[in-house]
Amino acid sequence: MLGETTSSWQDKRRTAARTEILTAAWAVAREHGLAGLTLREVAARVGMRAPSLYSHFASKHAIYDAMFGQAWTEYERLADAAEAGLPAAPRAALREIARFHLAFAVADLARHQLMNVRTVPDFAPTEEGLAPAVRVLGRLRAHLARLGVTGDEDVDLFTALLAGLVDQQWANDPGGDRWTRLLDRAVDMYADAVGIPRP
Amino acid sequence: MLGETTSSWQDKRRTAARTEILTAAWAVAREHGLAGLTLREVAARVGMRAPSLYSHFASKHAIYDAMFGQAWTEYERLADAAEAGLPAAPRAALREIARFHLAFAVADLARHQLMNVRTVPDFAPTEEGLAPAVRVLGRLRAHLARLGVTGDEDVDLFTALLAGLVDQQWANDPGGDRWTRLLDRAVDMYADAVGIPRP
DNA sequence: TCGTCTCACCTAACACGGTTAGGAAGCTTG
DNA sequence: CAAGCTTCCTAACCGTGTTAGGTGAGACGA
Repeated sequence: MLGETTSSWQDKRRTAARTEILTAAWAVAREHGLAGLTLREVAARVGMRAPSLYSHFASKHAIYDAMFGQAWTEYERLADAAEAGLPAAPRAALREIARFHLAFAVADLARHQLMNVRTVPDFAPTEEGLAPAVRVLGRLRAHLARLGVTGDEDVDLFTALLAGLVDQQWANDPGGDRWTRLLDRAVDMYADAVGIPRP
Repeated sequence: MLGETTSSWQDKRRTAARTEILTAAWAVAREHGLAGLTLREVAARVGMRAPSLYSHFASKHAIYDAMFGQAWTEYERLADAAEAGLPAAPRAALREIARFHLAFAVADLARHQLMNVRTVPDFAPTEEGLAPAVRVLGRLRAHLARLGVTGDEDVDLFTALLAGLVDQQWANDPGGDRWTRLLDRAVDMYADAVGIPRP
């Protein structure tokens, strides 16, 4: 009872500190790049010294892992919100799904690298951090199935197509739209290939 | 005269040392990952101490840069060799080009990361290292043009498609063929979209 | 042939990264 | 009020890339 409310207070304090650290970590990652993230810098922004972060995270990788989970959770949240407005027409729906993905991936390099690219050496997300990511992929599968795309290989081809556009965009024209503007053509190309009827 | 032969000897000695260092660097990169490459480890393999490497390379990035150039030069060389055997049929030729690219990209993770992914923080190839890469891209453009693909956007779409297959393959099924085996379907999909006639 | 010079190598050391050890202060709990 | 847990601190370690400065072997001119 009293112990419960107390420990809940402490928990709140703890999670507040964690989110504060993570917010600072995101800021540093955006400013200095994901690999330029430094425990000393993060700590300084929350008024601590680097070793104190170990009271809240087991390691730097644990911070990356939490950020990874946050990013995919945010993706999931926005995708949920966007789901309501999905067009009825199959191609239009597919286009909207692709557009949403590209917009999210292109909006923030550090986030994109963390979510999709193996930029950080030896970093692999834990199951817990990975959970929202697999949920998102499951949701994509469900959407595609509703559009008539059921084969695993068809899904893989779609993800490859999106990944390619995003990666080329970041690699060769960051901030521009040289590849993202190919989205409509790419989606039509794919829709034709997997037999989604034209409008 | 004598001075010339002498300096040529020294040059030979210098380039020999450079290639020896680069060979060791490749070995380390393949064993410990590209980011796990350490000057001390590289130096140890050529019987030196780390600071001595600075007699041959200005920095670790310079080593990465030289490796980058080597990798793309090797790509160019193999592509040259494969060019003779390109099929006459447009789709078959396109398929062969794609197959070659995927095979090369999937054969060596460290090399792929160095060539295509921004794995190493703050590393950007110099013009000299970049030269073979732009030559390869130019050759791809020429090939595609010969197949009737002339639009810049069509070329970009092709590179995105290949990049997507490679990246998904490395990210989600390293060593397997879950995405590389989609190559034929991807090429047909693309060929249909850009109007390369079916056989 | 002999001094001199160059240059590839060495050791020592610095700055900066993640991480650990161990201690001090404050809040919760009895 | 005493005890304990938690959170922060400082000091330090180890491994990075990199720089400073020295040493010795071979090349060159006298």
